[in-house]
Amino acid sequence: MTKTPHAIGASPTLDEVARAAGVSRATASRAINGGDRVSPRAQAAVDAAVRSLGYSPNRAARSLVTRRSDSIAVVVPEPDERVFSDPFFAGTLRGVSNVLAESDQQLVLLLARRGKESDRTMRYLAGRHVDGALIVSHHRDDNLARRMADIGLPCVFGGRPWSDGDRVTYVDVDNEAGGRIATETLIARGCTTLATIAGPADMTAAVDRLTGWHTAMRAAGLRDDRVYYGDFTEPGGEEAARQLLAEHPDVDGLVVASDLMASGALTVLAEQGRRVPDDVAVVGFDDFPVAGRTHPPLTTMKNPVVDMAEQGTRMLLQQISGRAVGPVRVIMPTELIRRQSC
Amino acid sequence: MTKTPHAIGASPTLDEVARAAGVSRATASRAINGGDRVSPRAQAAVDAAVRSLGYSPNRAARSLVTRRSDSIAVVVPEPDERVFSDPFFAGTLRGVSNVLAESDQQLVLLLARRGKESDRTMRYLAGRHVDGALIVSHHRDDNLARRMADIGLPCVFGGRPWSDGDRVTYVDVDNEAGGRIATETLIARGCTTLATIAGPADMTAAVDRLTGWHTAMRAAGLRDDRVYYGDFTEPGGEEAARQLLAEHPDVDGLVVASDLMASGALTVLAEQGRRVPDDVAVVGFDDFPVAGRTHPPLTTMKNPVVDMAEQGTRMLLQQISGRAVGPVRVIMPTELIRRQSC
DNA sequence: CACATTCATGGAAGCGCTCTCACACTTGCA
DNA sequence: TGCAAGTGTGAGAGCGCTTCCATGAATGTG
Repeated sequence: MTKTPHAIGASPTLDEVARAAGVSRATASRAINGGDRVSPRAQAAVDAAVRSLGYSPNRAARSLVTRRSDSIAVVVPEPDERVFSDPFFAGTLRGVSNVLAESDQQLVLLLARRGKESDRTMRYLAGRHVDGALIVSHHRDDNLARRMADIGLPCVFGGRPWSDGDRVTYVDVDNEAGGRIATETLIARGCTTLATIAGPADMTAAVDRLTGWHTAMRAAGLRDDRVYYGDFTEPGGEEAARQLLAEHPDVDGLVVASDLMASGALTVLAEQGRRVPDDVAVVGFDDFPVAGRTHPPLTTMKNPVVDMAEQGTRMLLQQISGRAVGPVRVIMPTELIRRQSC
Repeated sequence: MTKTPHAIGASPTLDEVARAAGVSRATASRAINGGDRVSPRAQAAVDAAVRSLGYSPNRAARSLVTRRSDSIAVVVPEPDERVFSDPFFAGTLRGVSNVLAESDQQLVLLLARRGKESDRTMRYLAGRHVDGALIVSHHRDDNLARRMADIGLPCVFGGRPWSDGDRVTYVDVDNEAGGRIATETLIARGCTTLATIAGPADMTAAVDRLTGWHTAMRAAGLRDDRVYYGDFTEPGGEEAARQLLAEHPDVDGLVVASDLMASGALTVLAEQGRRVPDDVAVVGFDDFPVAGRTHPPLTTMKNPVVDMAEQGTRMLLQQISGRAVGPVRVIMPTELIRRQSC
């Protein structure tokens, strides 16, 4: 007896595959990993053995020698309730998962909270237990971009980080253009008394959209000081809309920085008897499913969340494989989706 | 020179820690893993070395010998759009993450879709690349419970699986009692013409809640055939409510199987000029944030999603460590949350 | 025909860790 | 004092895999 066969239930090893195929472990390994320098004969034998034994390489063993983990982390620093039920987060997960599935990598989800847990996360990343990280940071970060750059782990930010945006790779939607186009659309419609409900001032997406608004308003020579803030949620949008209508009952056009807030605003407008779009035209942002279900259906700017995540993940994989040069940023275009609110 | 020191940037190894502490690798390993059979002196030396070197064990190497991966999978078979933006999913992730953080395990997210990807997932699980799996299956499964039992991987279902519920461990909320209590609450209030908007008939949670409704209605000697179906979403609730009110304008009490659907139903009731709770009393299910924001705020049954996920994860960890005996099921209690809709 | 080059192959090293085992030393008890 | 039991320690094996290197066969070149 040369060697004890594996216990029933345990996974077969490369050694067993090699023996079954009548080749050496080295050849079996080569055949499994791309088949470089392997004769067609040997390749076929190994393939057959893999199939018949149901072989699946031991990731730990492979990882130990290749020094890759074949898994990437999706990091969500300080997630609050909102992040979770946010379609943004959901879409991101979907996009990442889509791309990773093709390349047989694993998705490790890292949810950190301020303080201790955040340190734990950074240590984990610094320990290189993953090959790279996709950071989904919505909020003012704790110099996250810098800390990641220091660690030197391949990493892509989803959405422009607050600071050190030039030191890291990130993918974002063109929020500024989006804000501008939304505003221009209302102006083109003939609205003259515009207001905006912006997102939280500690999120870059919100800031950029607001910048777009200011740009368009100034370019048109209109007053751009009717700015209200919400927290990207529906009730937040309601509240902002109430205050806005109380202070500026003459408003006839409204740029809202998210569909959820726009949905809340539409509720308030309906309550107060304003017809949309005849009395007040409204443009939202995101084009999430809710936009099709409001009354009236919402004209909005498309936020290609899944595409963005897919793109970001591909960039991350490139960085990991060393094919990337320096920090790059990709800004995805946005697009006006016409429905009935404007 | 005894051995090449590590390149700058690379993580220190156990060997270096041992040398720095002046002990053997074996002792260093023991000190790091619980400190069994280690003198206080040696322990202190190792601790200091770990700190000063910033040592973090190589998971792959450890995994290779212990045959554990120290990571568990959260499996979402055939996720549709809904699953993602569902607070249920979000809460589950939070709960799992909470518990895993304490035990230094990783959360691997596995999103499968029907067909090929589902096979890939099963192969991954069968390959024992994770120590266990938490299955979040909302829908009629493809004999998932049986397939998991066959694989023999430690596994816990979040929510009662469709079939083979006696062969697997699962944690669920007491949906049946919830449906019953909700119904009884309306009856106690004096409602006599009750209807329900149930969830999709291919989800156990929906079926169980409906069963509770039937039980309570029959016990009270009331007609229990006014049953409408929605898909757990807000527009689904609206639609069901419209049909319901058209066919039974005399209804005075409404049990709705989810807060989201209840929110839609409230919108329709308001549209049609019914006062809530005076004309029609409404009880929802879930106690998700939306319940506090409806008009009027929704009386509902609490669905302790995060607790459930935490509990399920703990059960999974027990199973992994071999401390669990056979399939168990834990049914978490639900509870009436009184607001203004009933 | 002699020699260089390419190609497929297997032997063997070694990734970083845990854990068994043997050993030396301390302690307890008769 | 003698011996058993207990305690802390280090040497070394080995987890399953990739990869370097030597080898021999096949092919090309002068």
